[in-house]
Order: sequence, then structure tokens, then C-alpha cells
Amino acid sequence: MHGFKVDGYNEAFLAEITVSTVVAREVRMDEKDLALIRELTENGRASLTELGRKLGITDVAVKKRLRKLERAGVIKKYTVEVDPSKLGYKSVALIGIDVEPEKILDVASKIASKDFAVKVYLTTGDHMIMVEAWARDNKHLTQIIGEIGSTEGVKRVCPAIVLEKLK
Amino acid sequence: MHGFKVDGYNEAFLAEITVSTVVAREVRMDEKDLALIRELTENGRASLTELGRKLGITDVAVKKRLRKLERAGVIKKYTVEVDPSKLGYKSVALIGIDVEPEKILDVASKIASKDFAVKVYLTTGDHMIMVEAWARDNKHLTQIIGEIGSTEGVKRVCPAIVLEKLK
DNA sequence: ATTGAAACACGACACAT
DNA sequence: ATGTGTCGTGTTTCAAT
Repeated sequence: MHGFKVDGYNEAFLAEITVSTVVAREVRMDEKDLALIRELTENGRASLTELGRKLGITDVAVKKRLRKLERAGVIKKYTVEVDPSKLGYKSVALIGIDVEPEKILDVASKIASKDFAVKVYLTTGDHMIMVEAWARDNKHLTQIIGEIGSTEGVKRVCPAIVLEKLK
Repeated sequence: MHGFKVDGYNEAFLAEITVSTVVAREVRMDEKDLALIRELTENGRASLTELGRKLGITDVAVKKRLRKLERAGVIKKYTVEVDPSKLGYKSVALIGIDVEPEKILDVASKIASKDFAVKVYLTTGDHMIMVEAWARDNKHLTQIIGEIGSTEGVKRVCPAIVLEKLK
């Protein structure tokens, strides 16, 4: 026995969700593919030659594997991780949004089209939409919250300001 | 007047948060730096030459700018964005965690060290810790939730299963 | 801007499933 | 047959002068 509560779910519900999950075409992945992704996660600009050295295969073989992973959709894109505060976004927030159920997609896509929205998730749980928003400062964040709140179909806006990112 | 509620904050509180924010050393950034970051966000493996073409500067100039941005900490790392479901993680969740206030850092760093934790945020708001967790399936997710819940100092675990990622 | 070295692209071929 | 590998050759890109 432990002294914590779990909010909202039981195993039967979780099992049910599985059924509605779209089954993706399986991709054959071996150890080297996983190692490749691990390396690229740490240094997405590593050269094919360098990657090959680490895996014990040639640069050409690496290139072929990458193409395979890209075409299979395992690798969605190569990108760069930046520090929002150094870019002038001093106020980052995770914002939960409660909406009228029939308007979820409307609201979500409208919000996803905004500049402040860095990531948008549709979820089960308390809030149906979760947004990571980058604001210049808290005044700007307040304005963003107002903008979200005044969107047709939105019932409640629950902002959580990010104090620190550990991982 | 709008028919939505905002959870937990008012402007005075937001203003107060600003004070405790660590002031980062400012970095001088011009339009080209921002464009560079925009390009790299879309294709983190673009060659210096290609980046230079788009900005109307030479590859060497691009390299210098990148080095500056890396050393200033604006660019934290180059990485790759993958599709968790194609990697065998069929169940992704955003998990809010309520903890006893004095144990936030303990709990957060313990959770950040786990394999399932892809991202960990410390936040204000309902939950003091927010985790993005990748689980193989819902059974695995249930196990992860249990693992979090039985961590010393955790009072409540609020999982939200990600149904879709829009952005 | 030049230049030598490194990295990359592409074709041809080999081997395994 | 399709996927994965190496090798050779020519081209591009990189970094340091």
C-alpha cells in the first residue's frame, strides 16, 4: 500500500484505448538502427563517417539505413534544440485546455496555427488539449492565455509556468 | 466577457515570478541568426553551404554564426525527432505529479533518471512536476504510473494519455 | 579566396534472406 | 527479389590558412 492517488484511470480503460489505436506498419529495426537513433539524438549533425565508425559499418551503409528510417517515418526530422530564454522567450508554460468535446479538433488546430504554440497534444485526462507555449514575458503569457480562453469552444484554461526543464 | 475560467493565476502573481527568474547573459542576435535557427529547426542536417545560400552569406560565415550560437547556449544540441510508436512505444503520456513541496527536486531528479522519462518539467500550477513518458503499451504505462506513485514524496499522479500530436 | 583533407553521392557488384 | 553490405570514383563541403 502506498499513499498516492492515481487520477482518472483504471486498467480496463487503458486496455480499451489500445483497441482504437491505429496499428502502424511495423518497421524492422535491429540493434544498429537503434544505436544510430541514439547517436543522432545526442548529435544530429554527426557525419555519416563518424556514425559509421561507431557502428562498425561504412558511411554508405549508414546513409542507406538513415534513408530507410526516414522513409519508414521512424525519423520524422532532424532539428535543433534551442534555449527559449536565450531567444527572448522568458516565460514558457504548459497550458491545459478544457473544451466542449465536439470542438476539440477545431480548437486544437486553431491553436496549433498560432506562433506561440510550440507543441500541441490531444490527450485524455483532465484537459483534452495540452499546449507548450513560448511567451516573451508574463504579460505576453497573460495575453496568450486570454487569447486561448476567448477561442470558441474553450471552457477552461489551466496554465502551468515552467520553472525548469530537467530533461 | 467570455465564458471561460483561468486556473490559478492573476497578473500580480505572474509579475512576481519574473523577479525570481535567473537573468541569462544576453546574446546579440540579428535576423540572420534567427533565420539560421528557423532553417535548422526544419532541417538540422542542412549543410553549411545550403544554409549560406538561403541566408545570402558564405558557408564560412554560417559556421562562425553557429559556433557563436552554440557557445552562447542558444543552440543546445542538434537532434532527431522520432515517431515513438514506430520505435515500439505505443503509449505516450503526459503525467502530472503532485509532491510534497520540500521533495520536489528529489522526486524530479529521480524520475528524470528513468528510461521512460523523455522530458521532465518543474512547473507552477496544479502539478509541480510534469513528465512526458514513453511506454511500450498501456500495461507498461500502468506499471510506470505505479512506479512514480510509489516514489517517496509523491502524493498524486495524474496521467493524460496522448492521443495525437499536432505540432 | 585558395587549397588540402574530409565527407558525401552514386554506380556496380556481392551476399543473404 | 529485396534489403544490406563494401568498394571505387568523382564531386561537394569543410576548415584553416
